[in-house]
Amino acid sequence: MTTASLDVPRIAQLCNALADEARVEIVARLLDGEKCVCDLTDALETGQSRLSYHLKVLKDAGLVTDRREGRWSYYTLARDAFLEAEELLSSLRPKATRSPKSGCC
Amino acid sequence: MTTASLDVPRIAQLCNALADEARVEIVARLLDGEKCVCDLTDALETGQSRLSYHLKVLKDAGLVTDRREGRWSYYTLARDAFLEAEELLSSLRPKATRSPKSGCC
DNA sequence: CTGACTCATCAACTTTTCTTGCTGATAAAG
DNA sequence: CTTTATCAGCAAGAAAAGTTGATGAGTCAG
Repeated sequence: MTTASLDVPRIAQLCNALADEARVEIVARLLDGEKCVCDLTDALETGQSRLSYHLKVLKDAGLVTDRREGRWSYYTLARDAFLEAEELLSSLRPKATRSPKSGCC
Repeated sequence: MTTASLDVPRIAQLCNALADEARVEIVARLLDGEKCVCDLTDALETGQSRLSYHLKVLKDAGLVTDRREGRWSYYTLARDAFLEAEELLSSLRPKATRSPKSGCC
């Protein structure tokens, strides 16, 4: 472990942002690049308000960034946050299978 | 991508299981091997009922397995599930930073 | 058998999250 | 200026998740 390890609140926050299918869908749609909200509304066949809410959750967790251009808002995946998530998750990975060897309580 | 890619419901399920700090704490405690419920109750200073609930969530997601021995229940991290999680998460990682190049709506 | 102990599960309750319709800000086009 | 479009944010209700205390099943020792 070099830098980050077992940042419990951050792990929970990142996972929480990806704990809803709607949001994972959004991320999936953003995989092939930046999209505006109306694109996503069409693609996911959902209400604009609902989408806006989930985008906010993702944004608060740092997983996406937004950009205004005219009347459109463009959303992009934040690569760093995903790398961070992978790192944090790997810090939770058990080393190897353990033999039952404990005396308890 | 070899096998698994973009299993949206499964990603949401795994992330959901790790979306609560209490559960991440549990995982952290299990990192150095199998523990019985009473160990965890002591370590996390929480009610047994609450702990049991969170263990069930982790178990339902496949992240831990349990084993009965006498009156004790031992919980262990399920290595496979964590590897699966890492794989799924990496399937969401954006390739590279994208240039704004879209015509919208 | 009795009593002490571990633990899962249940029901009731509180808290949080999600959804939906609506409003208003901003921007462009006519 | 008026209209139309995109989008964020609010408020209210519905739904889901989490907490707590109690109950009971199973285990073991005396």
